[in-house]
Amino acid sequence: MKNQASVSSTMKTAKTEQKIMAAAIKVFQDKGYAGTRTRDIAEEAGINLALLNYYFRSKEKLFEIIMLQSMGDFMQIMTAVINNEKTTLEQKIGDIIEAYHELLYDKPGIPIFILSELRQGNHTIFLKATGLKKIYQHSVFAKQYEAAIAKKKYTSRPMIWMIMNLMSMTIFPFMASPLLQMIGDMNQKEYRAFLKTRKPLVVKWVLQTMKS
Amino acid sequence: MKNQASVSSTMKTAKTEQKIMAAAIKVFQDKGYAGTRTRDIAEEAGINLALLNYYFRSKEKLFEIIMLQSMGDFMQIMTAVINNEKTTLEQKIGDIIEAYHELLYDKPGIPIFILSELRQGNHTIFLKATGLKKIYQHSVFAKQYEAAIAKKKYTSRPMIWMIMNLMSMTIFPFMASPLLQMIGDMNQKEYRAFLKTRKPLVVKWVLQTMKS
DNA sequence: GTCTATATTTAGATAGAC
DNA sequence: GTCTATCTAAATATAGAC
Repeated sequence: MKNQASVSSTMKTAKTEQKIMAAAIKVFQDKGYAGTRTRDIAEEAGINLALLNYYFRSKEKLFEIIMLQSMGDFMQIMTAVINNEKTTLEQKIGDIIEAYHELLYDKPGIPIFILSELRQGNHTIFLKATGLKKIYQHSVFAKQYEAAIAKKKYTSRPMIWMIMNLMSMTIFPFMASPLLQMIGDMNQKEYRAFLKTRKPLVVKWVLQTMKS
Repeated sequence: MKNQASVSSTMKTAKTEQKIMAAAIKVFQDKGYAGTRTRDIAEEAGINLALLNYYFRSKEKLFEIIMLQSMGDFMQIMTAVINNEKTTLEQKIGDIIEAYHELLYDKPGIPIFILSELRQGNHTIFLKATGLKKIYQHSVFAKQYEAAIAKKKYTSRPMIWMIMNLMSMTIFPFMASPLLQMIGDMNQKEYRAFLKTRKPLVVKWVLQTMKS
């Protein structure tokens, strides 16, 4: 009987905690840290404001958790693909682009969220981001890249050249979607279809930039 | 005597007003609307908080002015180059990339500022951005693009395809500079030199994407 | 764990002296 | 025009009942 109550209580806790976090992700990514009111998160989660502080103690603590998670979502895409022993360099490039499209299709607000908080000098995220360098430089991906360069398959340049082009062409169209929709005179549905059509070409273009 | 006093007073006004605006641009672009405290702007301008309200009446009014100006800086680059009767399509592409580099070298915070405020549903900027579509579609640039397509010089696609690649490869590296600096293991000076070296290649790459 | 009511802190805006 | 001091509104965080 005690166990059952305990379990039930635990489940309820987990569920509420998750509801708050889900709401926090949405609101923080939408409005940024400063623009978010804890009341909005509480309302979005369908709970009371006091309860939010009961679970997470403060806005800042909650934010750190969300920030790390968002950063994780973003980085995990690379790290998962990048060390796959079974794919070629070119396949990996395609896989990364595919994975970013998948993520950003659902959460287009993540890049601006991360980059604007990072620019404002957020500590938490800075530390997390620091790890990126090592992840890249010790990856299967890096080895394959070096090997391809050695074979003169691609122009000899540091890997950042390619990473930059890949990320630019993949991520920017999601970040700037309101602006680009206006310029291109498309509604949201049309725009998304357009990005989907464009996706395989991005892979091709990135490979082209490595050759010239 | 009255005139002299009047002139002196006017000059003083203009100077203070400019100081406040310069400070506002810096702080707003750095921290966004919600993250900015009017006290910070006042301090940055070296004046008192009350004076800010004396000149601009409210935070929101001041913000609108800054927002329109930032947006203007950003759009003007395109609009100036885009209707030049004396340059070819390819030269225009080079000129746009050059002009963005010039702007973003000084004010790398502009794109995130505009895009994050736009995403949050800012009214002022939305209206301003709406004009973009017409600017593009009635430009000399657009006519040259259509002509080149008609001559089968480039793959037949709406102009937004090219605009997107150009903006992505040019603007994103500035937006994501903190992140890309870490990945590429560069300090700020090295990173800037890198972007400068890369600039002519961006022109080439954009033209390539139009051919395949 | 969850709520209502309230205390506390922060930030925008104004009054009034100089 | 410019400042100091203050008012007011908004938002975070907590106390205490259920």
